[in-house]
Amino acid sequence: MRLTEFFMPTLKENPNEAQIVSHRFMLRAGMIRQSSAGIYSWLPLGHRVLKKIEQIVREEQDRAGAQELLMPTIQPAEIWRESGRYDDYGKEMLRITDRHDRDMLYGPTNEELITEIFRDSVRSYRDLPKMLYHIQWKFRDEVRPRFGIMRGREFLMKDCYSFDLDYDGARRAYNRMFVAYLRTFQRLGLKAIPMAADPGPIGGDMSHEFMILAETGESEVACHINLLDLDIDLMGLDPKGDMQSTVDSLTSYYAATDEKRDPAIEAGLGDDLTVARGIEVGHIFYFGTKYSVAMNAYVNNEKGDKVAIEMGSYGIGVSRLVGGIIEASHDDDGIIWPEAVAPFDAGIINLRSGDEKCDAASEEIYLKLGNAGKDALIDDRDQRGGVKFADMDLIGLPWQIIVGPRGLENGVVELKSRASGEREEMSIDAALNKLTGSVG
RNA sequence: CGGGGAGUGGCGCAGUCUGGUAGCGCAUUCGACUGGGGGUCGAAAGGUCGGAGGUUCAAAUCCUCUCUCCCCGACCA
Repeated sequence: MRLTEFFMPTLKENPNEAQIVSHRFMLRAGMIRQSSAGIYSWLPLGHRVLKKIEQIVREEQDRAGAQELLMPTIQPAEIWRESGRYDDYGKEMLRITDRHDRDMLYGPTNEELITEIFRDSVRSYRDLPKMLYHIQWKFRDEVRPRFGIMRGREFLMKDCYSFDLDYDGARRAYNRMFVAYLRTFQRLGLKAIPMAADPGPIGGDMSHEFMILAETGESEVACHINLLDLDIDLMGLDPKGDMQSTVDSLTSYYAATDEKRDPAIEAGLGDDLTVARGIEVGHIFYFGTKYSVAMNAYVNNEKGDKVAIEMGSYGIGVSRLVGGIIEASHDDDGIIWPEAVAPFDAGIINLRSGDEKCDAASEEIYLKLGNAGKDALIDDRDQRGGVKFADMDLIGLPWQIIVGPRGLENGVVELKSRASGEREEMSIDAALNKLTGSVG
């Protein structure tokens, strides 16, 4: 992509409404624009990141054995009356009336809808287990949206639902998602810590929130320091296994969100305790037969008995992750994208657009990177170096290739790592080689 | 929903107390010079001062109502 053609309206100054880092950088880098409180448009740069995160989440869901479907954003009130949540949900639910005066709503979550779909089609234990997920926009009419995309009213979420015949099956599904989440966050370049969360009315130990630690986190969390550097080989695990030992080893350490913290345990941990602020990026929980009973979702088991389906739900805040990653990875100059989610693999800074040699060298690098399957953004604007450096640092691409007349005289360009700030002079071929793993 | 703050060119702000017909920086357009970390000079374009009503010879400025946004708290993926 050429910057002269790309729609990326960057801002030099901090917009007044943005207080936290991720919000400021997302606005300044031209990733998003606010439409109204808690509702945003995703501009091309932000949209690229969102899609990359979404794709990684999707791949790990598929790998865990879940199947993707897509449910609508608008739901009928009817099914929510059936589950009893229509009145419970309160003002956070955006209620709509259609032209026939039928009560509708913009879905804040999808338990009712998925349960309806499932119960209407499944009668036998032979159809279980199943895991179904979708990645869809949700709406919760928060009283006070804040932190930009991190706590908007409209947000993109992956939610998965598991259907099992019995508790053991539900536990297996839970474990699989538990591990899938760890893998997902690992691939996103994040350290997400699973923490015991409030399981709600069902009780038990099957409710975890996945938190990334950042100063701007919304709540205070605590965990054993070993969890901070735990290195488990998730990639080698059999995705179809029960994973109980992996989950056990991870949950053996103390880790608790705000409402689950235990002062007695924490006192006993002494120096092994870390207290920090956390951003919730995922939440998994088992809720048993809460919805299946309320909404009449039963199957016949092998003996012909009618049993309520055991369910669990598993959410990842996809749009929130964009902000979360920035909170966890930035410096004073801007964003520092992990390679897996960066909107482009590399940025090429042509320090003298219009200069024959600089243009030729920049174009060569751009084309060869493209041929090697690398997505590059080339700054071909007629701007001064300082402007280009600042914008490139702001948008945080992992690598910068700096092409200037001074270097070209000696046959070199500079390769800069955004994360470390290190710059190295080398030939064009060497730079290409380093970025693509083969000689351009 | 309680408490606080703010709406003035695209962005950041001054002007409001003490009414006199709108200004600064950045960005934008054109020209020239410049060229390795947000340049210089010259010219230009762009605002019914959130909206409605009122007071007044005269309102960004005073009064009333209203909308929106931000921050703290309660609440939440």
